[in-house]
Amino acid sequence: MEIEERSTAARIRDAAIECFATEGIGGTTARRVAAIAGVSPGSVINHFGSMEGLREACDRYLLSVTRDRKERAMTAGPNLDVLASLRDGTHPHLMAYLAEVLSDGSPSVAELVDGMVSDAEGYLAQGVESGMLQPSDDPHGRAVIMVIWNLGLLSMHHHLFRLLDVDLTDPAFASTPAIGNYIRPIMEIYGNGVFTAEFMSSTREAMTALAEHGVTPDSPEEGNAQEGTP
Amino acid sequence: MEIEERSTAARIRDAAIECFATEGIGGTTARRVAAIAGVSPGSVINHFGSMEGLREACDRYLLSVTRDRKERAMTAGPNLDVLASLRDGTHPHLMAYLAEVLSDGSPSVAELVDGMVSDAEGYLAQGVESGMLQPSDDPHGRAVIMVIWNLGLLSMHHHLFRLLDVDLTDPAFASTPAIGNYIRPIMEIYGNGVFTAEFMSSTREAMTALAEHGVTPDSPEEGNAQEGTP
DNA sequence: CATTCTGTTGAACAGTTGTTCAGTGCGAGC
DNA sequence: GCTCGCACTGAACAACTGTTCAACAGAATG
Repeated sequence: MEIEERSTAARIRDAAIECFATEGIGGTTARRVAAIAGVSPGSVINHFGSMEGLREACDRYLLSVTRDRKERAMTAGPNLDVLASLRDGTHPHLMAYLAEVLSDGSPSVAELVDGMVSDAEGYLAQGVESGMLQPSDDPHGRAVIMVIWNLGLLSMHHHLFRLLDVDLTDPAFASTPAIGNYIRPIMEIYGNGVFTAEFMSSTREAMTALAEHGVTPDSPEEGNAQEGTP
Repeated sequence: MEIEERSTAARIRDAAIECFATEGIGGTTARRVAAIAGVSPGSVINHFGSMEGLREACDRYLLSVTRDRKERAMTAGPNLDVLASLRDGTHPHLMAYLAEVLSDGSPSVAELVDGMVSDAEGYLAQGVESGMLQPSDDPHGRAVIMVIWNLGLLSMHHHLFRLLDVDLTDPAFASTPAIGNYIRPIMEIYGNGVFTAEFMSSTREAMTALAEHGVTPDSPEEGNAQEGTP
C-alpha cells in the first residue's frame, strides 16, 4: 500500500498528479501519464490496478503529505492558512491538483477537508484564547465557512488570477507583488466586517430568531434575510 | 444563434444542462444527452455542430438567463446574493450546472463572473451610501473576494452539504431548516469580523505597509502576514 | 552457468466516444 | 394529390479509451 519514494510507482504517481493538475481530470489518460513518467501504458495499470486506483493513490498521497507537513507546522504555532503546508515547492503540482479535485466528491478529499476544518476549529479556539480572535456563537460553523471560503478561492483560482492578478497555485505565490490585492480585502473583512454596527443592531432580533429556529418559508424576517444573504 | 424556446434545440440544450449538472462535465456524452432529450445522437450534433458547441450554447444560455433575471431583480433593489436570480425553480438544474462549470475556465463563465463582480461593486456602493455597509479601502477587491467566496461555496456544495447539511444547489434551499447553520456564521463574520480590535491595531503598521507596497519576499511583516493569511 | 523471479514492455482487445451521412418521414405550399 | 423542403434518424466510421497478457530483459539466487 505504501509507495517507496524514487520507485517507478512514485514516478508514475507524480506524473499523474502533474497531469491531473495541468490537463484536468477529464484530460488525463493512462497513455499521457505513461508518457510523462517515461514508462509504458501497461505499467501504469500494472502498478495501480486501474485508472481509478491511480486516482485514489494520488488522493492518498495528497492526504499523507498534508498530514506530514501539518505535524511539522504544528510546532510553529497556529496558522490560519490551511493551505500553507502544501506550498513549499517540493511538490510543485500538489496545490493545483488539490484545486482540481476539490469540487468533485472524492472520499479522501472529503477526509482532507474535514481534517482541515477540525484543525481550523483548534486554531480558531487558540486564537480566541490568545485574544487575537473574537469568540463565536458557532465555532464549528465559523471554522467550516472560513475553511471552505479558502478552498473555494483555490478551486476558482482561474477567476482570481484574472480579477486580482494572483495565482494561488503558484508555489512562489507568497512573493508575488500583487498579493496585496488578495490579502488587503480579506484582512479588511476579517478585521472590521462588512455590515455597519447600526445595520447589525437594527436586524439583531431577526438574527437571534434565526439562530434559534432557522429560516422558515414564511418567517417574518424573510425580507431582511434576503438582503443579508451573501 | 438565438434558440427558439420549446424547439428541439431548446430541449436538447436543457437536457445537456441537466446532464452536465448531474453527471458532471466528464460524464456527459452525446448519446446520454440525446436519451434525456428523447432524440437521436445525430440530432445533438446536427443542432450544435459539436459537443463543444453544445457546451458553449449552455454557457450562453446560463449567461442570458442570469441577465434577464438580473434586470428584473434590479427593480427590487440591491441584493447581495449574486445567485438569487438563478434560484427560482424555473430551471431546476441551472444552479448545479453553474456549480459544475465554475472551476473550469470557460470564457462565457468568466464573463458571467465578471458581471457579477461589477454588479456587486454597485450593490456594495449603494449599501455604503445607505449606511448598511462599511466603506472599503479597496471596493473592487472587496467585491471580488465576496463574490468569489460565494461562488466558491457553490462550487464546493458537496462539502458544504456534508459539513453543514445545506444544499446550495437545491431550488428550495431558502426553506431548508438547516439554512441557519449556513447563514449564522457568515452573518457573524460580516457583522463583526473575526480579528479583535486589539489584534488589528497591533498589526496596523504592517497592514498599511501592505496596502502601499504589497508583500515582498523579505519584507519585515512576513511573520505576521503568514499568521494572518487566511 | 542455469534458473527463477521481478519489473517492464507494447501489441492487441473490446468498449465508448464524437461525428458523418444516406435515407426516412412528415407537414406546408401549390 | 403531388412535390418540395426540412428535421430527424440510426447505422456506420475512425479515433480514442482502459485494460490484458504473452513475451522479454536483467538481476538475484542456486
